[in-house]
Parts: sequence; structure tokens; C-alpha cells
Amino acid sequence: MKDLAPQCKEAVLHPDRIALADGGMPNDFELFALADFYKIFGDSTRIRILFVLYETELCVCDIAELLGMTVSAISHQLRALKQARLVKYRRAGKTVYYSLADDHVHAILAQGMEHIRE
Amino acid sequence: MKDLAPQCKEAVLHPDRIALADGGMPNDFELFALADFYKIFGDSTRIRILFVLYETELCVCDIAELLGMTVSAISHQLRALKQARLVKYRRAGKTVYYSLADDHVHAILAQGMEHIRE
DNA sequence: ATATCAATTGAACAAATGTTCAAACGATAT
DNA sequence: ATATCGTTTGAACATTTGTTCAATTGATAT
Repeated sequence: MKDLAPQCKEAVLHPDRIALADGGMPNDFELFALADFYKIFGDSTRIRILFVLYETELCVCDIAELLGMTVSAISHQLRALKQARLVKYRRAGKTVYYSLADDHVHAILAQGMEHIRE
Repeated sequence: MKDLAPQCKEAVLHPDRIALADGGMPNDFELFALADFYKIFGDSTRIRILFVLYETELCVCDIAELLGMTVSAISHQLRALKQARLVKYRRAGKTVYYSLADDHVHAILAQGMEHIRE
């Protein structure tokens, strides 16, 4: 954060536009939440995890195998995905199976990929 | 990157599921591109810049004023947004006006905010 | 109880990222 | 040419982030 003093000589260059822009702005809480939401998808390991879970549930070991990474690295990222409620899990003996949290997550991924391919 | 050797004792725990998951996977190029796309939105300063530009074009100084940040910091982030083709700009004398690149960007922002509010 | 295995966790390390500061650039004026 | 102003740029710095490694937990088995 910085001071709120005007940055340019004319104090405020375009007061009318500033008022217009400031009018419909979402509040800071929403803006930070939105950035945090996107941040989760902004890592290739997490994106790849989400896509290997697109068709079926998998255990941590399967995911590590598919992505050619260590179980530990995958587990750390699953933790982030879990906290963001993008994946859910069920335990079966020693094994933990992860899957996408709900169809909304499927929709987000499909739509994101569609955007990239256009 | 790590070795591709199996991580768990059973070599591959669920070969059928692994095959299923691997089948419909987008290629690595697309996955990295998608992560990079989300990365741009995953920073609160950039998100806030995009939202102040939602209604109207603004010069760098106006944006800095609205967000209470330095012109330099804003300029650096505008560069990233420019490279991602999310904003466009026009020069008028000494002043440079930035605006959202097209209606598609408006749609993405509106939809993201909708998701947060649900 | 001991052993084994899948998964999780925390600390350490390296790499990537955002802001600041100072200097430079581009356009307009005198 | 010099000066001024808005903007851009690069390097330095601090912070955040992702992976590794070693140790631990939780669950099943002998």
C-alpha cells in the first residue's frame, strides 16, 4: 500500500471517468477472493491434477504416476485443492481416493480449456 | 521433473483408471497455456485493474489514483495484461489510455465475479 | 507388538513474483 | 535546445510459492 496522494500534476486527470469506474466496483473482499480463486488454477501441477481427475477418481499414488512427480509434491498440491473445495476425497484402508468436488468444477475446467483452444 | 518409476509398491495401483484418466487428457502444451492464462487473473492488483477498466478507459495515472498505488507498479502490471491481450491502449499526446481488449474479457470478469458471489 | 505401506506434514531450499526506486523515454510546450 | 509531464523500464529487494527430503501419521496385516 502507498499514500493516497495524487500521482500526477493535475491532481486527478479525469474525475468523471474515475467516478464512473469507481461506481460499479466490487468491494475489496470480493476482488481478493476472486484473485485467490484464480490463483489455484494458475499452477500447471494443480491444473494437471484437476484434469487427470476429470474422468475418474484416483489415489495419490496414481496421480503421482500419471504426472511423473513424487507423492509428496502431489499431496501438497492436493491440500491446496482440498482447501479451495475443488476436490473431495474418501479413504479406503490405506488408500485415499481423490475426485473433483462437483460438476461445477467440471464445468469450469471445460470452459477454461475451451477458451484456450479458441 | 522426476523419474517415471512407480511410486508405490504395486507398481501401478489402478491401471484401468490410469488408462481412463490418461485417455481424454489435453496435451501438455494446452495445460500449461491454461495455467498461464489463469495466472494473470491470480493477482489482486491485476484483477483490480481489470475491474476499474470495466466501465471506461482510463490513463495510467487515473488507475494508480483509484487503486492507491504508484504509477510504476501499475505500469508494470499493465505490461503483463497487455502481453496477455487482456487490455489494449491508445496514446493521446503524453497520456496513454488503457481499456479492456474486447467484450470477451468483460464476459470472463463478470462470470468470475458471479462464481465468487454464489 | 512389530512391520509394512499409502499418505501427510514441516522445514529447507530454490525459483518465481510484485513493488520500489532511480533513470530513461516520448510527446508537448516555451 | 531546454524543460516539463506522463509513462515505461531495469535492477534491487522482499515476499511468495513449489518441490524435495526426512520424519510422522493412519490403517492393515502378521
